[in-house]
Amino acid sequence: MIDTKQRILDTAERLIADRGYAATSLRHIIGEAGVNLAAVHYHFGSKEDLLDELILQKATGVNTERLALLDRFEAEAGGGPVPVEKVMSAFFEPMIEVGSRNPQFVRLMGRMYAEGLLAAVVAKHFQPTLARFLDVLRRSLPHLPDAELSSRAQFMIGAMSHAVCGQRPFSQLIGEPQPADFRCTMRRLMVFLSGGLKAPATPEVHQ
Amino acid sequence: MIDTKQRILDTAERLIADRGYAATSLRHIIGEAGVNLAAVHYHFGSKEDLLDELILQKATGVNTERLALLDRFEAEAGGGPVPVEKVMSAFFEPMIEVGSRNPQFVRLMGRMYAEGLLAAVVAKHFQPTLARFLDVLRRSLPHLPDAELSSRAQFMIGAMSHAVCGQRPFSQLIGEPQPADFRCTMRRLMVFLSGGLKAPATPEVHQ
DNA sequence: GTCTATACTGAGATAGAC
DNA sequence: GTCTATCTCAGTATAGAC
Repeated sequence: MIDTKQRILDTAERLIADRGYAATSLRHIIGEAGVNLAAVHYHFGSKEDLLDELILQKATGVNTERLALLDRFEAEAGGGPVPVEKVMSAFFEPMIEVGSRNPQFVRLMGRMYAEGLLAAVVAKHFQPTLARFLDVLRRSLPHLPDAELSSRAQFMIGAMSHAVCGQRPFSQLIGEPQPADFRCTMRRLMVFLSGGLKAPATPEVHQ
Repeated sequence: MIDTKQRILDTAERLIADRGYAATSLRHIIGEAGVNLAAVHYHFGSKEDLLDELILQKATGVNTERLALLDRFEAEAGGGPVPVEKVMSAFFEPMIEVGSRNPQFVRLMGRMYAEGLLAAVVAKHFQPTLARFLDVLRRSLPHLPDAELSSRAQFMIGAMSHAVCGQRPFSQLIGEPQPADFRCTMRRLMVFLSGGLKAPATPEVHQ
């Protein structure tokens, strides 16, 4: 065998992107990859760790690009706040770029979100990136209390997760005329999130 | 046994709200409920159908209340467009009300979203409600093309899903000082979504 | 119509031989 | 590094008692 580990990774990526994580059994993966079941546990430890390595390989490049763009926009702002639209751009454009070149990446990410695998596997790969973006956003939106900014970051992540998700459960319900392409959806998302982030702070109510 | 079916439902609700759907085995449920394994399949057919009935019981009341509120706001508008904030209010206030009285309902819904069980089980219970809200929103936001409104509805659902999710994977990453209470989070969500929905239409780019 | 006992299939994980 | 054999536990299906 040339490279058992990489063959497992490649096959897993394809099958999980197509069918989802839960629906893709290790026995299915090893069958198509032509390797032994125990080899998966030898190289990765568990099915979840296999997914973890897959995400790591795919997400690292995007996050590096995001941080580089954010650095550039911050330098351009010369110490002042970075406009919200620029922050959104730094976050989403690298994703659009990769997604347009490699649709499988988008489908895989969508699967992760759709199956709720963020908490255990995905979150840690995005932690440093998100923390950095939050720091920049805090200065772009000085009218927002910290707690409200945190909430809005959650909303942002949720909207993105759902938008990236390939199999959108409400698509036909909402009457989407045709499956909009990824780039178009992401641009709409950036506009939507910019509008939401710039909304006035929620008034405190005591009732 | 007094009522086997309801005991199964009650125990399942509690366990799934606490541990999640995938992590709650039927054998765990029947152990705590004191019933036989096959009784579950007799009454519900499958584990997924059990979940389906659970969601149905919980969601019907909320959706009825939502539609009633929307009807009232539409009547108040007297044929004109209903303000976006009113539409958000009709959608979220019934949820806030139920969630404040019965926190377990919120945790269960959060689990559904977190585990990506919308597509198969949850979506159909919300379909008529969502379609109705979309129709009203379309007239509240006449500057938006239909395709863009559909996208924004997706973003809205995604943001809500993630916000309702009890175990928020990015909470500590983002540095949320303390677990904000449900009512407060939902009010922030309404403000955020109103801002996003009212954003200008995304300019068409051809590149 | 309700429920019990039991068996079946497929999943992920593991120990140990080579 | 790799593979065979096996373990445990999951959801499911069925036969039959009451």
